[in-house]
Amino acid sequence: MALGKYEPEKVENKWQDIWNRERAFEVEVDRTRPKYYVLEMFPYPSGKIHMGHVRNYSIGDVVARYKRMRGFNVMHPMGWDAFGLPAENAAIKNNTHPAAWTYQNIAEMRAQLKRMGYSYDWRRELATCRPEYYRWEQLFFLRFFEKGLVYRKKAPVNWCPSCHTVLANEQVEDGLCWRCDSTVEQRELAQWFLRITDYADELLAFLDKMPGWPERVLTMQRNWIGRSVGAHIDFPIEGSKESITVFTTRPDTLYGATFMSLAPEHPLIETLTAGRPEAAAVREFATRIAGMDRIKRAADDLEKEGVFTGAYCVNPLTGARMPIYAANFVLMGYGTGAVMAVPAHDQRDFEFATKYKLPVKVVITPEGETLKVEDLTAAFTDPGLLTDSGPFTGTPSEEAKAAIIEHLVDKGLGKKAVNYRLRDWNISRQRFWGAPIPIVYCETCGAVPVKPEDLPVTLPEDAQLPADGRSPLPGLESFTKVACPVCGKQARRETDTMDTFVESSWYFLRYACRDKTDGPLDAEALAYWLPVDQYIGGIEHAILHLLYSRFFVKALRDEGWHKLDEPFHNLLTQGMVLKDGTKMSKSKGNVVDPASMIARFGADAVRLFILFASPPEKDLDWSDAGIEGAYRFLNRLWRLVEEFVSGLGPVCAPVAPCAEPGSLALSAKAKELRRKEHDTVRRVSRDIETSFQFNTVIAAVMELVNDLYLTKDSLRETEDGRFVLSSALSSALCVLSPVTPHICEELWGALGQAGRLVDQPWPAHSEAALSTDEALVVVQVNGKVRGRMTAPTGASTETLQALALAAPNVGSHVEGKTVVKVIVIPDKLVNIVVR
RNA sequence: GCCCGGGUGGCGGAAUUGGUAGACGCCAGGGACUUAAAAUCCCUUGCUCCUCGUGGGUGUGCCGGUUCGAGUCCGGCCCCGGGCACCA
Repeated sequence: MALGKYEPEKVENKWQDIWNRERAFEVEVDRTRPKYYVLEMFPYPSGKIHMGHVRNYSIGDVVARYKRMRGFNVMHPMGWDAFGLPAENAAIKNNTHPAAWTYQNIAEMRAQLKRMGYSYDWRRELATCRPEYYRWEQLFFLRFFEKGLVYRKKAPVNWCPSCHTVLANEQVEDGLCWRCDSTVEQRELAQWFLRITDYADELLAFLDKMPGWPERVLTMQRNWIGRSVGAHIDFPIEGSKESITVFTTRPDTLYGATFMSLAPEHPLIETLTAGRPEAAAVREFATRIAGMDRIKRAADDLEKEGVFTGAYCVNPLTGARMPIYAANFVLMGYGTGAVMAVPAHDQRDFEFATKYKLPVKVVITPEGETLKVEDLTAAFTDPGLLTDSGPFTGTPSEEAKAAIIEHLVDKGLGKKAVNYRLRDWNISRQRFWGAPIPIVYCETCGAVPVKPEDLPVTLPEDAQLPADGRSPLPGLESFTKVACPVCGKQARRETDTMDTFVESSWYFLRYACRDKTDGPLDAEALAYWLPVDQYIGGIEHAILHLLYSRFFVKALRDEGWHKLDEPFHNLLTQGMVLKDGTKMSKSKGNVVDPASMIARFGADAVRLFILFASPPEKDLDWSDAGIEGAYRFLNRLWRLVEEFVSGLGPVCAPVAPCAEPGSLALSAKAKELRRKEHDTVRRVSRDIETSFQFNTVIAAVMELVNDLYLTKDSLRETEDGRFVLSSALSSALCVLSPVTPHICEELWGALGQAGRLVDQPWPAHSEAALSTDEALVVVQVNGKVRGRMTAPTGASTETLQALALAAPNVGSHVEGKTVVKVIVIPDKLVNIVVR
């Protein structure tokens, strides 16, 4: 049989058709088999797939195909994160509807993914913009509303003037919109929030039980949640019944609090200054600071600045009068927006006190030292012993924290408190192309939830999008005019839609429930398939998507939808695909289009290169020479099989991977190739299993192929040689098949092997086949390599020592010196130490 | 500033528990085949010195340490990437 020329497109189309026809990757719940859920982050359907997708999905596909061969019931789904702003912009530009643009892109990208030969169960495909999907999200919203997990409040929110919408805190990076890099403004708006902070403790605690996630991501989530333990302490305001509550992590320094700093936005500022001569200056200051943009206000070189309000409060323990300041460095969004200032032990307070000549009082000293106020050049922030602190003087500061809180509790002046950096998740978006929030505003009944039986609230399909980018929904009477679900009077529908991160917070659950049409989730299917065993995606979602999803899963669990605590057991964050050392971008003109590479070299070569060039976690620099090398290797493999089947065909029946030779006696050369074959299987299995190091997996197979080239001409002469050649070739195809499935499947068939390669079990190497009669032993003198020798495997220390001393080139380094000692590592190394 | 990663040939990258540094690929050079070229197959390839060998020296960011032996372990630096950052 002649194979002819390697034509990737032909081979790849053929096998994709066959897998499709034979439903090779469609799976169902099967409790008799262990399951494995491999998931890659689903793409936004922007038009075409890019190299980042190719990398992400190729990694996932190797895992899926490998686990399949290992006997797992593998679920490997794909879908579309289909709501989002680009669809609106494109619709405006092309005078079409976002849905039309989105569905067209999905069709194009689906075809591209199919062209890559990924082993998806396409029946599970979903698009989040379909009412069949988002209707369930609206149902979740109603349940959360009922429970109080979603609420509406007027709050200062992040506004992107270019996207015409608000953003969650997680979506603001350095004061800029994560999507368009515009400077984010602060606006006061009524918005819907999800109480993610209710889960802050659990979200944090579970991070310690997630060894399958990269440490980096865990750290980023810990930082983002930002739990700190301290106290709320009340400071009575002089001449008022009210008091100011502060949050502090340093209750031990309370005796040193000498003034009070409030955020310029603090609600008490107005009342404190009312009728005072300072009022005008304070208002002017507060307005100026509040009006500053985020970046400027957060800059590290921003000078501390403040104004005296004219009012005083009282230190609850010392009774000292503390002037109340409005200060630019105090944030309304953290703690209570009020800070007890302890200038001796907080650097910011120290700088502020120095600038405004406020009193400084030392209350903590390093052990065995005294600290004088006049000697301080910076705040002393380390732990130490309390001084000048009434009954607590002499107590170690760490102990004093609890003791002082206890004291405050007794007197009703404060309590222990935990504070988080994490804020509730603002999910309202003033956009059109998103899931409508199922709420109706009635003049008499207020914000009323839509009745569950009236779901879904669907997006109008005939909406014309205004050219200025604003949502058309508020102006669409057909959408907004609705009867109040409670009183029936005319009311107005909510026109905000949900953040698209809500859709991506549960899509991985829905994949497992594709048959469920009368509800969002099928608890039994979830119990079998979830959690996701291996999740793969970009590090850019370390906080956003990965934190929201964790929260959403917990919230759904507590609503009784399933019993899962965490959605993603193992997480792999793959690196970026670069070109010439930088991110690919249209403006730099360095974009490599996967489609053109597939057309030139085929999907297998693209998969091979992208997996070979770098380990998955690292960034990968696209190289045109590299992909040619990958293509060259596939041709080399092809020709090897071609030569094998045309030259040895009649005399050599196909042999299974890692076949046992039985009574067949193997020559030394045949044994050597067999050893290489088994070692390759061993290395490939280990590298996939322990670390997904596909680059070394491929290198190992390349080595085996190189060896096959070097030995084939002599081994083909004998029966044992042909046997070993056939086995080795089968093994090579078998273990390479998750990486380049099409060519391997074709060559497997060409060898005359029965069945589909895709259904083969993963080969198992035999330890016996790895053993050798002779070992290469390195001879060192004083740690430097001076020679190499072969010695019988298992040779004794004495034998190796003698052989080493007699080895060529060793004598001259030992001659005239005293051998002090000899270190022998059996079968490996002899180190002769001389003086 | 704090917290994570990471520094290995011309390049991408390998190196189980400390045991031959540079696997595999790219690039480059040489040979075979060919009328020729392409393709292919084979070989060489860290740097350096010489007497060209089974040779010597040197080499994994820098300095030091532990060890018979360090890319790997320890201490101290330098550089690069990422995250967080007036968070009270």
